[in-house]
This record gives sequence, structure tokens and C-alpha cells, in this order.
Amino acid sequence: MVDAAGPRQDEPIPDATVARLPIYLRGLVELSDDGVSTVSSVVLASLAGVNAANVRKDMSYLHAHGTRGVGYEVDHLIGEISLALGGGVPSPVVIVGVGNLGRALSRYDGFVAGGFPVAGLVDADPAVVGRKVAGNIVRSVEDLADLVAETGCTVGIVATPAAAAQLAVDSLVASGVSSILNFAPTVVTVPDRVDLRQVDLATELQILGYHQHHRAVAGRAVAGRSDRATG
Amino acid sequence: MVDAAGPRQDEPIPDATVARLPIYLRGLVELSDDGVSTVSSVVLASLAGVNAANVRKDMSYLHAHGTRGVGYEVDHLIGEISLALGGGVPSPVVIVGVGNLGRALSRYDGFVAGGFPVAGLVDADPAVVGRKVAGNIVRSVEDLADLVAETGCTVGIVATPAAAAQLAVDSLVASGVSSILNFAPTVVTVPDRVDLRQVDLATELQILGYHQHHRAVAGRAVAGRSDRATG
DNA sequence: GATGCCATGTGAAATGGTGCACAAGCGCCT
DNA sequence: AGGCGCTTGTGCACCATTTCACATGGCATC
Repeated sequence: MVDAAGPRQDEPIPDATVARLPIYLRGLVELSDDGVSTVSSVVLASLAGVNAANVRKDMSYLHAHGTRGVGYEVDHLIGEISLALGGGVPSPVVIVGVGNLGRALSRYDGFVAGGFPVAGLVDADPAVVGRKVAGNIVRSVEDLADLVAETGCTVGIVATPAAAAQLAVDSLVASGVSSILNFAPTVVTVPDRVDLRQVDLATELQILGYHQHHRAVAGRAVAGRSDRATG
Repeated sequence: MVDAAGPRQDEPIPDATVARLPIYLRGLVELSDDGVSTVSSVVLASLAGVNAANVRKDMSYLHAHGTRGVGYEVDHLIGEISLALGGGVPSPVVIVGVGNLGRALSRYDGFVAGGFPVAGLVDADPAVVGRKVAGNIVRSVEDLADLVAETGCTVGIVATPAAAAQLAVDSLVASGVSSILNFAPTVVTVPDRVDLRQVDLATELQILGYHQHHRAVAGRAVAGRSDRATG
């Protein structure tokens, strides 16, 4: 039970907090670029679009203490959050599926800025293999394991059609990737040791569609009813 | 406790349920294509990757009742869910920002399949305006209000750089769009009457990065500890 | 027609997250 | 040195969601 060995990095941080950390980080980097050295929870909250108490509680999970009456030190917070989000070490990613979405993702500069440089592209279509996209030669999906081994990728992005997604995921898992971001509009399964996140573009629109429809129906019934804006 | 006035469409459906409806719908359509006519909550749950009791409770919110001992009628569920998700009426969308991501989104066939055809593209860059992308002529962002009025768009997709996102959002709101999907990596604000959802690609990777880092640290401390796979 | 099986529908507990409200603490100003 | 104002850190209550457990009820078989 004794924790005399300094701050404990292995305490669990709530998922909801983790999801907000990148947002905080973006705001903090912007502040730092503007030469701001300290920030209050109220300001950071408005930058991130959340409640100030929420910010303070989130920071307490990180053991990132501020100074009462003053606020938090911007650079210190940047360090703490970066550390929590992967230790500040860049994790190269491999993209499976070089279609419309895969090409766009391979050119997306937000990835490299966030510490996730694209280390390789693979596709199952022989017509695409060998072509150069965003500075990377597309390799065959059969070379996936080699590519992962060569580049030390630990993160895989699936941008294949839905029908090929589970196969792509299985290949990534077999290649030793431990985190997968799936853009294919289908439910895929992974072993427990692999972390999976789903980004479903059409689904997002359908959720918006529900609210729109519901607002119209409710508006016809009771006028002036408003809904939460943030999703 | 029977309401004799028919099913009430204006009862609130929990956000968490709404977010699952498109997933259910996909699975159900697939079942229907395979000629399956009834489905149990257990099967639908495995298709959607959720708990069976969760499925049943979700369906009860929709007033989509099944038959005890048998299950739910697939086609009936498809109808109910489609109805809840916007009444089955297609909502054309306008995409602001025709960069890497905007082009990929404009060609993404999942949108039209989900009932969200791309009705127009706009960009602030004069070099892009006038070019034809995915069958649509890119128009100036100054024409946004006209375009929205002409096409009856109610949904806007923001795929601009972060710096231009708030401006794009404001333009969309001023044009009368009531739902916005923002892909720009920045926090934007909208009036209460507008529904906003945020899709942040780099953030998703950073969240994966946290779990990866955390798993590594925890693995060094206690071996064999496993984490939830789904995010 | 009765009986057994099976799946729904739901009350209730457990879980996870949010936000209020306030005590504690730090720095500045007098 | 003392007081004041500002901000952090957090206990607590509330809310949303998930999950279990089980009563309810339909269908098929005998």
C-alpha cells in the first residue's frame, strides 16, 4: 500500500478525462505559443468547452497541481498531459486501405503534429501497390507484418471497405499492432490485449439526423424547446 | 399504463441509445439482405457489439416491441429505426473546405447510403473554386447561403483547417443549417438551436496512445493486467 | 389442450461522470 | 504583518447509463 516512490503513473484515469486531455493539450499549446505562462481552470475550460470544475478534477487525476490564487503553469501542464498521452514518444502508424479516406488520412498533417507519423501504407489492391502516396510507397497487405516489424509501428488505422475491415484488423493484430483506429463502417472484434476505437462518419451524420428530426417533431408539439449543442 | 393515443414519437431517447441506432440499423439491413426475418436481442447485441439487455432497453425506447419467445421482426425494426433517425427522408449536406479531407468526404459513399447525399461543396480558396470534385462544382464560400437555400441543405460538414473552422461554422449557421459535423481539430461554438458534433482524428489517436502507454507502464508494474478493448 | 422452452420487457442495483458549493491556500497590496 | 481577493482541490449530490435478474407471455410440441 505504500507509495513512497514518487508520483504513481499507473493510477487509472477515467476514460472521459482521457478523451479531454488532447483538447486541453491543444488549447495549452496555443496559449504557450501566445506567450501565456499561467492559465486558470476557468480559461482552460472555456478553451476546451467544458466546465471549470471538470478541468480541475481532470488535472487532479494527472497529479498536475496548480497554484491557488494563480492557476496552472501552462508549460508544466503541457508536459504532464503529453506524458500521460504516450510519454511524449512518437508512435508511428500504418494505414491499411489506400482508398479515398486512406489517402486523405495519409496526408493529414494533424497526425504527425500529434506525434503519430505515418510510417507506411498497405492495400490489398495490386493496382495500388507500388504507387507513391503522400511520400510513402504503398505496399501489399501481405507485407504488413514486415512493415510493422521494420518501422516499429504499434498503431494501425483501418480505412478499408466494410467487407475487408475484419480481415485488416486481424492482419494488424497478427502483425503485433496493439492499438487500432477503425474507420470502416462495421463492427470489428479484437483480442482483449488490443485497444480499438471506432470512428464512423456516416453514423455521426445519422446521429445529427436524429436530433434534427426530433427537434422538428418536438418543435411542432412544443415551440421553443432547445437541446444541448455539444455531442 | 397504456397510452391510447398511439405511439408517442416525441419522447426523449437517451443520447447513448441514439448513438447505437445506426449500428443496429447496419446489422439489421445486413440480416434482411440475408433473408433473415426475425432476430433475438442476443444476436443483434453480438452484431452491434453491445449487451443484450441494452439492446432490449434501446428497442423499448423506440416502442419497437418484439415477440416473446421469438424475437424482433427485422424489417419492422429497420422501419422503426429509420423513422427515428430522421424519418427516412434524405438530408442533403454541404461540405465546407475541399482539402484532403473534404475531397475524401465528398467521395465517401457511406454518406449517400446513409441518407446524406452531398449537395454541394464550398471553399474559401479561389484556386479551388470552380473545379469539379466528385461530380460537384466547388463554389465560393460567399455563395454558401445561396447554395443552402437552393438545395435545402440542413446539415453542414466542416473540413477546413482549424484556423478557419469557427468562421465556417458561423457561415453555416447564418445560412440556416441546423446540424454541423466538425472535422477541424478545434473547439467551435454554435447557438443552442444548432446541433454540433465533433470528429477529431488526431485526438482519437492520442486516446489510443494513452491506453498504449498506460498498458506499458502497468505491464511493467503488474504483469497480466488486461484492459477493456472497446473505447 | 396442457406443458415446457425461450425470449422479451422492466424494476432495481451498480457504475461512471458531472457540476455545485465550499473550505483551504497562495500572493498581492496596504 | 495583516487582510483581502482570487483560484485550487474536493466532498457530495445528482444524473445518465449499464447490467443483472426475473417475472411475463407467446409458440411449438406432445
